[in-house]
Amino acid sequence: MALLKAVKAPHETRTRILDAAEELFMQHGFEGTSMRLLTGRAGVNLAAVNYHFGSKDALIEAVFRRRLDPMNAGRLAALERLEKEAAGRALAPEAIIRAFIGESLRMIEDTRGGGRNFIRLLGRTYTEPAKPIRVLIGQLYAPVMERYKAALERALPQMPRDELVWRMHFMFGTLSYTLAATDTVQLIAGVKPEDRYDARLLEERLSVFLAAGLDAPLKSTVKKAA
Amino acid sequence: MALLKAVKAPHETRTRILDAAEELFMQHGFEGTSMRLLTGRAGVNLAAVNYHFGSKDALIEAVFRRRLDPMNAGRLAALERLEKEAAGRALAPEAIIRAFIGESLRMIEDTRGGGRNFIRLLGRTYTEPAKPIRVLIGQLYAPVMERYKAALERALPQMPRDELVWRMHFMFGTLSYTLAATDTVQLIAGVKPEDRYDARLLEERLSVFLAAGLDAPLKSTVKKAA
DNA sequence: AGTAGATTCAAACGTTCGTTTGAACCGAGC
DNA sequence: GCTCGGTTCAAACGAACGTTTGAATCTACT
Repeated sequence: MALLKAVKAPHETRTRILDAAEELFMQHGFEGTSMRLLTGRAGVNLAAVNYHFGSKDALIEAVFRRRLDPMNAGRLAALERLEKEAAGRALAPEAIIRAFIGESLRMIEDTRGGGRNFIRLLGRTYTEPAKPIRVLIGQLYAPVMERYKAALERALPQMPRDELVWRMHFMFGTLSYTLAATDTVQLIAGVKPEDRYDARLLEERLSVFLAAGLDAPLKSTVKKAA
Repeated sequence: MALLKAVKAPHETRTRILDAAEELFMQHGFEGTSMRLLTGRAGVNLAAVNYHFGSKDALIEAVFRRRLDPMNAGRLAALERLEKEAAGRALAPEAIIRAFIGESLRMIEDTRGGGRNFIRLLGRTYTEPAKPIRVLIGQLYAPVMERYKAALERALPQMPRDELVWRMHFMFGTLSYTLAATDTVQLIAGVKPEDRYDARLLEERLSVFLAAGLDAPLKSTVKKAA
C-alpha cells in the first residue's frame, strides 16, 4: 500500500544536507560555505545538492523554510492562545513580548536538533546583504509581524503608531543581535559562559528589558539643545 | 624639501578605493564584492588594491580603521566631557547612552562623505562570520566598551554586574540593528520614509527606549511557571 | 635633459567556485 | 529475471576569484 512506501530514512540525504548547511552557513556565511565543504561535511556526493534542491540558492531557501515556517506558526499560535485566555481583556505588553521571543529562545537550548545553529544563523541573516535572501525573510515574517503589531496596538492604545513601529524595530533588533552575536563578537567582557545558553534566564532578562523600553513614557516635547 | 612633496590629492587612489569599498561592502558584503567590481567602481586599475593595501583583507581592515578610530575617540571624548561637566556628581544613565549612540547617529546624516555607508556596513559586521574581522572589531571596540561599562557601573551602583553586562549587550544590539537594517529588512511596515534618516528623531527614540530598558526594575525572584 | 622612485597598466597566473554530465547503482513492480 | 524511476557517483565544465608580473607612465629633484 501507499502507506508503507519508503519506510527507512525517507529523505536522509536531504536532511543531512540541510543540517550541514545550517551549521556551516552559521559558521562561515553563505558565500563562505562552498558546496565541496558542505557536501563533505554532510557525507554526500558533491552533486547531491543540485540534484535534491536544484541550486545553492534554493538550498538556502530550504534551510530557512524548514525552521521558520513552524517557528512562525508557533508564534501565531502562542499569541492566539494568549488572547483566548485573556477572553477580551487587554493583554499585558510583556506577555506579548514573551510570546514572541520565547519561540526563538526555546530553540537555542536545542543542541541536539541543530535548532541553536539555525537561530544564530537567523540572527545573522537580518543584516544579510544578498537581496534574494532579504526578500525571502521578509516574506516569511510578514504575517507574523502584522499580527503582533496589531496585538501591541491593542495593548498600548495610547501610543502613537509611529512610535510603536520604531519600538518594535528596536525590540526585534535586540532579539536578533542577542541571538546572533553574543558568542561571536564579544564586545563587552563579563558574560558568564554558563549564562549564555540559558534560555530561561535570557528570556527573563530580555523581556524585562524590552517591556520597559516598550512602555517608556514619551517625552512630549523634543528638548532643544544649545 | 620633503615638506612639499605630493601636493595635489595626496592619496587620491587610496581614498577612491576606500570609498568604493565602503559602499560595495555594505551593499554586497565582503565576499560578495569582487576586486574587479570594486576597482571598476573606484575607477582605478585592478592591481591598485594590492599595490596600496597589500590584499583584500588588509583593505577591509583599512576601511574599518579609517572611520572607527576617530568614531571611538569621539565616544571617549564625549564621555569625558560629560564627566567633567558633572564635576563628581552621578551621571544620568540616559546621558551616557546619548553620548554613545550620538556619535554613530551623526554619521548617518552624512550622505556626502559616505559616513552613512560606513555606519550601515558596521551594523552588518557585528554578525559577520569571518573570524579575522570579528577579532579586529573586538580589538577596536574594547577600550571604549570598558570605559562605558565603568561609567554605567557608577551611574547604576545598585545594579548587579551580570545584569548590567547583558543590558549593555541588548543596547548595543538595538543600536547596531537599527543602523544596519532600517532599509533592508523592512519586517515591520509603517516606518515613515522621511523619519528613517532623521538622526535627531532617531536619537530621541532610541535613547528613551534604551534608558527605560537599562533602568528597568529587577524582578527579585524568577517566577516559576507551571 | 636626465634619472630614480612611485604609481598605473594590461595581461596572465593558478585556484576555487557552482553546476552539469553520463555512467553506475539501487530497490521495488510486472 | 528483468526493467525502470530514483539516486549516487567520479569527473569534468566554463566562469570568476584574488593575486602577481613586468613593462609603461608619471612626478619630482639634480
